[in-house]
Amino acid sequence: MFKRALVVDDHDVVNEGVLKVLQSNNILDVAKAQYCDEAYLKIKKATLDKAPFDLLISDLSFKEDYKESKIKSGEELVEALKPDYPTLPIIIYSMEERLQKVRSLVNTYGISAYVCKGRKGAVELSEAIHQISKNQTYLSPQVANALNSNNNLEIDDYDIELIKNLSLGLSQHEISSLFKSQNVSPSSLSSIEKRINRLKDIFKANNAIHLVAITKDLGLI
Amino acid sequence: MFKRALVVDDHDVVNEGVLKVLQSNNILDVAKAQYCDEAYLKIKKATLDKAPFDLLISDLSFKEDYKESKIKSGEELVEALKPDYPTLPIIIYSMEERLQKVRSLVNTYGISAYVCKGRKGAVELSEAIHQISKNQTYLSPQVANALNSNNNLEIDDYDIELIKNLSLGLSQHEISSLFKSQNVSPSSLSSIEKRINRLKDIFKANNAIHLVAITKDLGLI
DNA sequence: ACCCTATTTACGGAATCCCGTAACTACCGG
DNA sequence: CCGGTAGTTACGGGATTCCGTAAATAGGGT
Repeated sequence: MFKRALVVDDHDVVNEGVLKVLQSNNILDVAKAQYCDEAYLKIKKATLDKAPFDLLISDLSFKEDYKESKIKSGEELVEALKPDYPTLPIIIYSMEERLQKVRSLVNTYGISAYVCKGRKGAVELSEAIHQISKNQTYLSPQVANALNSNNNLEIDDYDIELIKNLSLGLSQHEISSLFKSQNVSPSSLSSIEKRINRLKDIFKANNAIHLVAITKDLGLI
Repeated sequence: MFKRALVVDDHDVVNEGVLKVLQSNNILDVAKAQYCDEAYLKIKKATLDKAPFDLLISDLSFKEDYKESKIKSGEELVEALKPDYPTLPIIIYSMEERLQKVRSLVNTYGISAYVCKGRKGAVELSEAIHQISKNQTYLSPQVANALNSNNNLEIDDYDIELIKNLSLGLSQHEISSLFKSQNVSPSSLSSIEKRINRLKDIFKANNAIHLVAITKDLGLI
């Protein structure tokens, strides 16, 4: 079982809560950090002190405050740590339930577990810890099928780009101009309309607003 | 000081964290609830058992799950409790930082404190408890000026509902009809247009799609 | 009662979106 | 070379949104 863990969450109350979960799993040597930079430094220092952490539990989103910060999100923290600590088990503990996000964290950085903040967060954290100690990964039920979901293969990068531009407030005409200037094809207003129509069909959206809302919820953009 | 408190939050980890804060304030007799209905019943029962709670700490938003629930938010819980327990001190502990919301909770229901979930949530909760025990109210710094300043660049529940309906794919005309049928005012198409315009202004959105995307990112809807 | 102000509602024209139809182009197999 | 097909572009008209102006309504204060 793990000996020495670092918990990273900007909310002090949540930090305490996670601490409690670790204690009840007999992990008693626990450090806390409320900023990603702080977490990064603590991990570095722990290595130098020959008392490295063997488990990291981190949130994804951190509110910015008066402090200057270099690492601004849990994802950036993981990215910064992976090269030097490729084997450090990482549990992401976050509100975020977007499958796309989970998938990219698992595939790109090889995180060990993804636990959604929710009613049973504590239970699921414990479960994650046990699974990881047996060298297995863990995903909360809400996002359990993040990896095997090949349900939206009919959507390609062009579609994503298109919807993303919609969500950025561009009109269809502006998107057409943009695509022309980027030599992206198809770029005619008509084709863009047609694509949007097809996407509305696929996602059963009433209009473009609805389409953007749905795809945002799915984590596609 | 308080003897017996009830903590209501749907996240078990947060519940544990708040518990810890109470313990460090020497409030050791603490009950927890993860649903509003559960909280309501526990308070009722405690009174019958002649061991009433003398402090309530509750979140505002609760995720719905498979369980049927009658009281769906902290606000509704407070509303349900106030008639029977007008003197019970209530601390709202929530992510929500909208001044409008804080103002209405203080003015309508006379809550004793409003603490924002954040980096110093635990510290502020302690501070709130001390203030209340001296019969004073407490507001987190983020929302401290909720009562005196009447900032008109504020978003209220109506706005949220409006944007939410947009995100569900309703046309402005449909929203107008819906609001009329729900006796929500204002409900005319013209007023709805005007509101959306104002919101686009506030959030610097180019169009309605952009507005929905932005507010979704902010977690407002 | 009155004025003053803020909110709600109404209306109209321009821009944009929505949706169907149809033409044009590219590519492939025969 | 030709026919078939998928993808792209073009166009038109109705619906909806966008945006400015203005009238009607509601409250508050003197």
